[in-house]
Amino acid sequence: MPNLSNLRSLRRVYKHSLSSFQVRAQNTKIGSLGRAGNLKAARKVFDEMPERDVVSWNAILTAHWQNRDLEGSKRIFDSIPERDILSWNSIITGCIENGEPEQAFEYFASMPERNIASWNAMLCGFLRYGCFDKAEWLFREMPEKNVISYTAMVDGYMRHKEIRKARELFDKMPKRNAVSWAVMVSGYVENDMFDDAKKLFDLMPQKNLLACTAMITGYCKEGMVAYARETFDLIQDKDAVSWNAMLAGYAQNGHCEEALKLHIQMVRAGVRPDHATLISSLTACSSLALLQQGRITHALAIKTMLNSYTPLCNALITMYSKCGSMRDSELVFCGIRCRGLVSYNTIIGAYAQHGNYQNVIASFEEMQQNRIDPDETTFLALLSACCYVGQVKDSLKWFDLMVSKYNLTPQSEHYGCIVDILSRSGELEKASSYIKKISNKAENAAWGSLLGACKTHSNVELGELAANNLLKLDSQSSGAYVMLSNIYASAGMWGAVNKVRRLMREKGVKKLPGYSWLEIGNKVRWFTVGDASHPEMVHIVRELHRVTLHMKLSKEVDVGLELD
DNA sequence: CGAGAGCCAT
Repeated sequence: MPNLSNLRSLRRVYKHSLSSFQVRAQNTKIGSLGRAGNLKAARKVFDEMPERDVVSWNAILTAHWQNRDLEGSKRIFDSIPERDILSWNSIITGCIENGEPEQAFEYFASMPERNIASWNAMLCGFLRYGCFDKAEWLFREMPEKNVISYTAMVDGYMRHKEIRKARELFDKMPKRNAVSWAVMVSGYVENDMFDDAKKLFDLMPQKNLLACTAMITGYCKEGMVAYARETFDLIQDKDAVSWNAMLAGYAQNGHCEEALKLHIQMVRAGVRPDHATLISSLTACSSLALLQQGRITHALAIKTMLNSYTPLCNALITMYSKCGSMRDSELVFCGIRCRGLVSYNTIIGAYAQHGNYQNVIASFEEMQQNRIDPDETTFLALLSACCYVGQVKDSLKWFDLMVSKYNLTPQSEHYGCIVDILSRSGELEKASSYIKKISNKAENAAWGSLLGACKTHSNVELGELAANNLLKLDSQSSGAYVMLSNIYASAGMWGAVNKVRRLMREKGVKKLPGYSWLEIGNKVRWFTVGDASHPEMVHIVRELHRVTLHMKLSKEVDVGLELD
């Protein structure tokens, strides 16, 4: 026979657990709304709660800084009735995420007690903002360390190019997990130490998804796409990031059809393409100048609402520009809400490629009005614009501005551009004097521009110098031989021409014909020099004559085109 | 429960 008072207490317990269950459900809701970027909705749930626990307060606190409202978080923090360690940890992480590491440390220092997560959060904060001494100090002071503390520190060293220190600490770690190994492998890859990455990768007891992905990137950086594919095929459960790594590898190494195929295979495998997938596909479309495919990718971006993502817009601008549709590039550029440095660099580069110098300058000025400081890439785009339109004077002016006003250091690419500009305008001596400032990596292209210009401006002496230097770097460079023999030919030095031809035969150097292609309607047409296989060749030649005559009659342009 | 990681734009 149940007694009444027992029943009452049972009911009380039941009622209590029901309400705590409801509170917990609301807390979860605040958390997920906050993460989804809907601070307003999260706030509404919080405000309408009849009772709250400390978890509710922590959830709304986190929701605020996750949506870029750190000040809101601070106010909430101050009004929490009973703070726990997680409230402190959350406000610390919030400060770090929103660019206030000093503020984070103030909270950290005044905490009544800390757990390992507090120490780790602060450690990551210092590492992210490059406060290296403070991070090392904190790492020493930590009462206990776990695999996360060690891994974070190793990663921090790698990101700051302290590779030796990273390895030392990695070797000292009491325990390693999948992330620790991945951090080391990707650290080596990031720092162009492929051999070390490979060695470590081979040492791994179990090759995990993360490390394999890092290794794919490593192989692709070295141009070893086939090995990257082998590693890719090893992965059992491929996720979006690993697909993206392989796809990007193909696109960056010129295997663009393969990249686009992989995009389709990824979808078939049931993995959803994300922004990184679309960006790499767009890169592939740009290289192949596939406008239709590029438009399809643009449509996919709109469908998945990724078209408001600035990096994707920048990729779209490049794609449209390289596919010849500058109008679409402009449309995408105008649609970007927050135009940053990269967006301006991209549109300037696009105008440069199209030889629209006026818009290059206009975009540069607009950029300055928006208080965005140009960087090395901006000036490379400006210089390449000068190159396309033959602005010798302006190019030197930009070069000077870059150094004197913005304190930027010109790189090989900048000097290479100057060499190209001076070469094209016939200032061959000046051009060759700039080549000394160029690193081996870019030297090839610079000698190439000089050599080309020596042909146009009939300079045998410098042409020989350029060709010799080019052949020193690449003895199989067919272009160097052909160009040199052309220089001799136009100077009437037939003996020398024959000598070069003989040398070519002896060394087994073959000139592969260059070819190009363009997309008309839905078809890709490709063509090469001397190709007369087209069924409508007669009409094509007639039309070319008509166009050439038209250009010649127009006094403004001297195209230098000769048709027989 | 929390804190570390791999892919992507000029």
